[in-house]
Amino acid sequence: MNFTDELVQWYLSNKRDLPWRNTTNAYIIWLSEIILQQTRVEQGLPYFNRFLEKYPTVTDFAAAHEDEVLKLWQGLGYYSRGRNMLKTARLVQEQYNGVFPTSYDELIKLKGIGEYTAAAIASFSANEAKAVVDGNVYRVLARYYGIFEPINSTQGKKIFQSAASDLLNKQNPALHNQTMMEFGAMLCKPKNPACGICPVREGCYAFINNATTGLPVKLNKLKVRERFFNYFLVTDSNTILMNKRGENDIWANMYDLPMVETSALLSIDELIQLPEVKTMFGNNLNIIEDSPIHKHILTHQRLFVRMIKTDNYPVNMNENWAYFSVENLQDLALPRIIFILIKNIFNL
DNA sequence: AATTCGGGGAC
DNA sequence: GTCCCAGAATT
Repeated sequence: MNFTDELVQWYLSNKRDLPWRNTTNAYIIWLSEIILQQTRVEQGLPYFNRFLEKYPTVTDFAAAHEDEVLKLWQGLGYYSRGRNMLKTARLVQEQYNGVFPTSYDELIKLKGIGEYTAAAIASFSANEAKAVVDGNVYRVLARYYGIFEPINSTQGKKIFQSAASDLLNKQNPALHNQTMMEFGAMLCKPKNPACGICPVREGCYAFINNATTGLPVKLNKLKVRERFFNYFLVTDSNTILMNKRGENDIWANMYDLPMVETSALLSIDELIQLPEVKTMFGNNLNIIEDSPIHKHILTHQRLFVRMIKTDNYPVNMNENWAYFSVENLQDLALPRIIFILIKNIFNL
């Protein structure tokens, strides 16, 4: 048997039973693929179930409000996925009469759908002959064929896309694509791949040359920025002052608290002398409580977050601020760190 | 071509 | 701590 036939045999007897594999409904497959972008199956699965229950069809999704979608997305990260899903659902409802497209060329035009996701939906829903190239496929191809071009360079992406397309089984693209990804996820793992039980190791460059650790090659140019968020908790235990974030920064359109960002970690005394703080609260800020600094790690940012409780009320209201009753907090989409900071206070 | 979008789990 | 996950959009 050749390389891919061996992998298909492995797949048929080792695959996980995942709900989105039991359908050709393009809407359901779209839902799963967006949720699984840069997200492990175990983390995305409960979100997939909740979204499908709440929005059984794309028509239901299109009728949702953005705040509601973001709330359902809370905790999953990369929140633009949720906002783009709503845009796409509404466009499909309007332009496609609620029938989700299944062709690669139509899918690739939609917000939140790139080359990988278009190929995935087209192949899984309609068996269109497009090869998926995700992190798993990069790894399997790099190791088996000994491809050393970096997977995140422009040249590398072309080479891997081309190799994947050449390898694609055009008789059954869906089965082929599922196989490549499942094999990468379950056996040809990033660390400690299970070469001992690998059905194709005899032909694998990386196994033969003991090179699995170094493949695939990836250029690492990750810059991490440090930021210091000083939040103010303004509450009478029945209401709380919340801030709706803007479009540009992290956590777009989600809710946090009134805040002053500083370029360094300041003492509480230094902080209350800042002009921004004085503008918000006047000259006499009364501090009830100053939380420990919470370190929150994102992909490109390290956040140092503190929460200061005060019994003052702002002397100037920001247009993005509003008081919410504490019962309504459960309806707001909160970034993970904000949720952690206030959940014990209000028994969320 | 480079950067920026989260959060969690494995090591 | 590091790496990476069924990547895409923006600059």
